[in-house]
Amino acid sequence: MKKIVLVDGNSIAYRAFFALPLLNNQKGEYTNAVYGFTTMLLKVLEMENPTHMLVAFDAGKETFRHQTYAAYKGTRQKTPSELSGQIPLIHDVLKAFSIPRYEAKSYEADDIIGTVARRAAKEDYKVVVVTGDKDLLQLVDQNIEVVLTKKGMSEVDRYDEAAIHERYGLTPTQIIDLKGLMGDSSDNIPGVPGVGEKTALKLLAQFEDVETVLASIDQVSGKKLKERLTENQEQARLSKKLATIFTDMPLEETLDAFTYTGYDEEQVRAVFRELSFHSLLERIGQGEAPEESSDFAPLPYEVVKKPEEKHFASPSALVVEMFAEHELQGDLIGMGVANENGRFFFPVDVALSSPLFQDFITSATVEKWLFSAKQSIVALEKRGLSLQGVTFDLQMASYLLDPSVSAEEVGDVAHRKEMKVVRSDEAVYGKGAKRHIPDEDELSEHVCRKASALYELKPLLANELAENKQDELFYELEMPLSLVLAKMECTGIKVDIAQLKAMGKDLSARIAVLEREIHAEAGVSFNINSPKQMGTILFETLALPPVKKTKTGYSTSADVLEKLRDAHPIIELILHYRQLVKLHSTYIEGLLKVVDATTHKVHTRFNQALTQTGRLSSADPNLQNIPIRLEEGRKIRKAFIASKPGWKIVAADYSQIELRVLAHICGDENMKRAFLEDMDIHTKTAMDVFGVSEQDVTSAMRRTAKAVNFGIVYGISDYGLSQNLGISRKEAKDFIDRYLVSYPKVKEYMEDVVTKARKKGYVETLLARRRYLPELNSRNFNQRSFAERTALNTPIQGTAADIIKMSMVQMDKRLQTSPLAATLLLQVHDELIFEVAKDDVASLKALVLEVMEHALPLDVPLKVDVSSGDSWYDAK
DNA sequence: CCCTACACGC
DNA sequence: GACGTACGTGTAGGGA
Repeated sequence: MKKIVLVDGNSIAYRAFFALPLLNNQKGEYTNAVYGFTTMLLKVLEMENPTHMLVAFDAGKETFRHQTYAAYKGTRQKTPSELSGQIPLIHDVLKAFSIPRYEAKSYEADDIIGTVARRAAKEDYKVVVVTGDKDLLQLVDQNIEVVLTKKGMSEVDRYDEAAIHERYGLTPTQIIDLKGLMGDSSDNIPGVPGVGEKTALKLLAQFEDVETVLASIDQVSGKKLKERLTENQEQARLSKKLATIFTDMPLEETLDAFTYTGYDEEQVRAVFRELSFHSLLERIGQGEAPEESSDFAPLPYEVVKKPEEKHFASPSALVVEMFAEHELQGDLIGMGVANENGRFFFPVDVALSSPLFQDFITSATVEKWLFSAKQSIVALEKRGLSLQGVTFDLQMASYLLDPSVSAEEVGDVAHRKEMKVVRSDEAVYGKGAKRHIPDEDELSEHVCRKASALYELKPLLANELAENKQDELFYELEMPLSLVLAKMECTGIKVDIAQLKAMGKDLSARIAVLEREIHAEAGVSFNINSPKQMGTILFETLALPPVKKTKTGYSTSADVLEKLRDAHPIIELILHYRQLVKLHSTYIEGLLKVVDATTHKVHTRFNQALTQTGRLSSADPNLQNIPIRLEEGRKIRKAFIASKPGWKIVAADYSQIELRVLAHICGDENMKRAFLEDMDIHTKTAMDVFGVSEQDVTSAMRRTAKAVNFGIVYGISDYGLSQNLGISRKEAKDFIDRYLVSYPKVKEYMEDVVTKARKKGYVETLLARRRYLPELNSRNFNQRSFAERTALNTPIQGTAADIIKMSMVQMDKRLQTSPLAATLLLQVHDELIFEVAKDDVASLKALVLEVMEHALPLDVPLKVDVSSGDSWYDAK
């Protein structure tokens, strides 16, 4: 049986555009409509398995309908440019799928579809029309079905004659009469004024079609309706005519011209790659994976047995290949170098035993370009080699150019630049249980391809940094910082294992007691760590009132439990249990797992190219979330001690750095004055928001004010604030409004920054760190609101990150040239942790204050609190 | 092996 | 008026 699928191109594109958020591909072109269109296409191909296929588009503006009725589609808004720009991309997709498209001057897509549908039906084809436009339902007959997309694009409704009758009580041809009576505002078809869908359906149920209705006006019930029908007879006839799809347009092609025999996977994959449709690439199957080396042009390289001068030209791209997730644990498995003389692979033993190679690594004057320099520095340091002369880090460059695209390996950057020369690590090494080191041929080629890509990509990204005016950020801040972080990671921080174990023992005992008590209260034994089981116990067995649901069941989160505190004694016990279990599993057991057994140190890894705001992150272990708020947890900090006898821990933290940055950026006089006079900012905010004097600020007011300040800094919404304070959203909004009245320039800044960001596409910090916010133009309220809050928040949080990073670089420099016996150990967003010889504590404190408070001069002073003690806990 | 829920910090 | 609401990392449970 022959089956033809007819797609209403414009309608589907239009629907997709409004159903999906504005996506873009790597080139910054919008692709949401293309994406939606393509997923629809794939679905249709899969479901219908057609022998013939055609996608129809509207051509030009004028159609024969305009000659009948000049105002046809007169009220329709101009197609947004974000959509019209995508139409050619949709054409590209169709071309790749080898699907014919059709457009004809002065006819609409509807007419093309109508004409082809009727002709095919006559020849006994099965016809399926795919559209978002209900008008096309009029085409349905025994051989013709219409598939209508629903709002979200993920679902469709399928109409045959029976389905139309069920939905409207009409035959397909009566759909035209329906339009004639009720009109269609989107096409500016008038219909009969005062007649909507309800009335029109009633009339048609009684009188069949428009002509019969008009001929029987006297039988119509309702005086007003009679009048309207009488007055608008001609308009009803015209409307019906306009709504009638033309099924007899001249068409030279025979149906054979629309034969569809399937698509060429390679072509489709190529266009998907072009459009960055990664999920769709996976969906159509891997086929010949794009990154298989057979796809690439051959790349000459040499496996070096005897290193020579020519292998080490300056500059060189250097790849220190490791087989590990973490730089501190894994084995080196090879070295790759690319430079003007070619590409070279060095087996590890060749490299490490060669004085020439060692000189290359340690020479500060031989320029080296790397991907994630810190990782290589740490790995080589562990083998006693001090990597010097690193002038470019490709990963860092990629991150600064656009922090939202994660580049985990050279191949990711190469791929973005359409440079198809390097395979992904996963393709070479495999993943999970199958991960392995390949034979030397494959390994050496992979490493050389990485080095080669690195060598070629460096100038491209260096250029982009310069164009963005991000050179200084890159060369003066992030590059030097990566060396400081490498040092910090290698140094590590000493942990008192005995102390941790003692705390663990105590916790285990108390957890066991709580566990028994909870089971006793519940009346049954269950796994308290399972939210699912706990939900059943609390809200079914004990029949407590459920407060909130998650998508898998009842929520048992702390804020829910807080609300149930008085309802049952078990709640208190559970909250306490959760607190202790968290401490035990994450902070005692978790930490003990990663402590070096011989040095008793933990070596966190700072990720310098990850967060969207410019902050660092810390992992294995994460030392940026060690408890502090509750005393119970804070005691964990007692286990972090200086690594040498007689040394102390010094902690220096910026006080209110984000709000100070905000005061500087927006220039609000009231806020600036608060900092210039060194007031307690939360009290000051409470005074302003509540309109009271300093002595009348209650602790509740201060708490509220603090939450509002917190909200400003983290860019939370009125809803978020209401959750934080346990108040209504209206009250929260009220607080924010009063806040903005007190600090008018903050309000101005909020509006300004969003407008500017919408225009430029990104926001930036004082040091030109960028974050792109394409969602500012989203029609999805949530996405747009989120982007707006981000636009306001990122320059604040990002600038604060810039400042503390500058402090770190400067502190490192000062410590190198000073006689102080002190080392920088950690950074926790607004805080630096050092260890220092006892006698140097005072001098270090003075130096830290001087450096941190003047790291970047603002219109308000930066304030730093410093303290010291035997442990991190005591430095408070 | 991946997802979800939860909880810790800033 | 609804919409689901900072950024990270780590642990445990639970279903494939």
